[in-house]
Amino acid sequence: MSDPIKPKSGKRSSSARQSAPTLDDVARITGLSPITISRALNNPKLVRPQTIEKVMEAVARTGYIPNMQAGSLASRRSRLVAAIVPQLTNAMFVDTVQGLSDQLAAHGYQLLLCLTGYSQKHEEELVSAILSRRPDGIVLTGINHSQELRKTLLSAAIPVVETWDLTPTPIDMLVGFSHEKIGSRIGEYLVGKGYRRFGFVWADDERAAIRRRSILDVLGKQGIVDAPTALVPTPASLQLGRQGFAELFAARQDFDVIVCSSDALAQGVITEATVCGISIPGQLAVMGFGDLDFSAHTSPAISTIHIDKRALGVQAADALVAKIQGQPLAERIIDVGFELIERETT
Amino acid sequence: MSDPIKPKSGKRSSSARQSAPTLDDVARITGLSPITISRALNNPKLVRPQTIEKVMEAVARTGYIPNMQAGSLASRRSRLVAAIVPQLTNAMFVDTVQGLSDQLAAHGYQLLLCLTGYSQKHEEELVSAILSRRPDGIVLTGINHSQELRKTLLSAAIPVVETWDLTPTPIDMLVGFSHEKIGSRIGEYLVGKGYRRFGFVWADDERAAIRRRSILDVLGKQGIVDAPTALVPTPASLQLGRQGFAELFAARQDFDVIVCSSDALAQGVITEATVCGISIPGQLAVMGFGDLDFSAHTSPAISTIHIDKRALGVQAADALVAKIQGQPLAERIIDVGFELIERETT
DNA sequence: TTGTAGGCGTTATCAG
DNA sequence: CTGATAACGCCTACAA
Repeated sequence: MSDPIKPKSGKRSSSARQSAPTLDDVARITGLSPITISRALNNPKLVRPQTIEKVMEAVARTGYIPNMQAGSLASRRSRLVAAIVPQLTNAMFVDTVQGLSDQLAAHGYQLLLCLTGYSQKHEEELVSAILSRRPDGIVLTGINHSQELRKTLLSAAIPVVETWDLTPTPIDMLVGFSHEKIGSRIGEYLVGKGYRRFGFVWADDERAAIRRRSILDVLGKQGIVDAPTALVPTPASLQLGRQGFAELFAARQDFDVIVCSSDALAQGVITEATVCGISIPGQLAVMGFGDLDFSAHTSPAISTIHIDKRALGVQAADALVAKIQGQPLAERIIDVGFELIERETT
Repeated sequence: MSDPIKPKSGKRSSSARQSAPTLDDVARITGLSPITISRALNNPKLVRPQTIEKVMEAVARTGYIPNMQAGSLASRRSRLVAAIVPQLTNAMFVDTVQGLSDQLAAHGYQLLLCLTGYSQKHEEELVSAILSRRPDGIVLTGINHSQELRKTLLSAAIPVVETWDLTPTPIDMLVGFSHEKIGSRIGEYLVGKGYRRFGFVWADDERAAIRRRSILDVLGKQGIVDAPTALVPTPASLQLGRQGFAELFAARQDFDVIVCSSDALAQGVITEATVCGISIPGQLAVMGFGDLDFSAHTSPAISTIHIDKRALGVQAADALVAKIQGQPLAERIIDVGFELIERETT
């Protein structure tokens, strides 16, 4: 009645090729208005059960699939959360991403996953690309972001969770743990066990560097200043652990402990040392980090730092969703902590 | 001039709180029309360099960030690709997802990642949720999808790539490899090496089951019919490998080869066997699958099936992007093949 | 090279 | 409980 040209076909032509059915199509079929269809689908409480039924039937019959782009545009909610992670091939992050994804899904959000390969410049470009999708929230890995990025994020006024590190001044929210404390703990633990001749097999990664510095601080106080390091690229792997240890061992044979920035490296160190006829922990101790899925079950089992990596992702999701939904936030900064687990290699 | 009510403020009120700047804002500032801004940003070839410069400056000054939801709605292109993967904690899929993400990014697409936890019902729901975002393409893991799902996907007329398996009748495109052939190859190889008393440590996973059946077929032809299996849940892990072997070994001690559905399990079998004082490969051979990052570097190194998991993701991305951009597709079905790698455990 | 008109499919707002 | 109207921010098609 409102369309003077094609009274029978509604707003769009119903001829020729059929594009995907829209809300209007369902409305026309049911004789209801589009907004009622929308409500039946998104806010059923506001609609009479009988009407809902009619709508559902028409939806099923037409194969109607809502267009969230249009919906998001109108409602300014995307139900999308973006996560920026250095790399997936690094076993460290996988559990967190899995936890994040699972928990977001439980809340009805989906995950846009972006991998930076540890490049900060890349991260900046990514965030621009991401923001153009108007996600409801963003998860960042680490706390060192360019000033540019902080500004962009702040002016976008979008909920942000930084992860995998700790700082009193996050951009917005934070779910992480202290690499400094972990370093101190490792240092004190190993010194306490009587180890004095340290070697490091260490990934070239910012956060790992903090842990190492912190260990060295402890060692320094004990007068231990000579602690050679074999630096390896990310992602850490068994192979790199072997190489790292071989490198250290070629230069010097009297280590009594090798500290590794990841359990994968520790596994490699153990392998290489064993191949060289060194018994562990008899002649050499090995300390890992991350408590990866194998660490408790290798032989010997790896002493390490346990972090609840999955919980980290889950809590990041919870914090984000709470903020998105305007719930009063319990805490802006969540320290998930860590635990030193003594197993057989120390 | 076209707005009789607020001639000076353009279409939207410019008062009070400032929402994010839009194309119209940039247009107003530069004195150009919105469409010119759009072109300067998305199709610079069509715009005079001088104009582009003016636009860029205004964009920088206002902090304008395009709204892809609006853009996608109008253009019917989302530059989004969705991938459905069973789980990330399964090391098998990580490389593929990484390759997929990297290659999509290289083409200007972003990745919506969905994890099903191996549930087919879940997959169906997921696809509906995914389609409502109008992705330009979808990547599926495996080839066994409900009829419902196939129908939905086909009627959505969206490019689809199935992966990690092979079939002559994919929904649309396929990048994978043959689990049957791999099974035969493993069986023939091990029989050829003279092994006769087989044990299996096997993940409870559909595709793994196909490989096992195929191995058993080969064994059957050799008159080998008794081959006990320890079934373990996914994701496979070193721990489960140990458990699986312990279970087999408790029932019977005369195996000469243990075949595993994943290198992680193989590593566990090796560990447990070694702990039990069994020498590998002297007394017992072990065969893995997947050629994970550690497999070549353990001691002994694991004989396994190599699949270029990253390339699988990269090629899936390429196939999808090619189809999205309307390029004539070289092949609908890509078999990335596999390679049996003989190392030290067999 | 730039601009005009109209629409993409949905939801907010206000009215009944 | 249901509906009319007007955005949401951008792009396609066509025109100048």
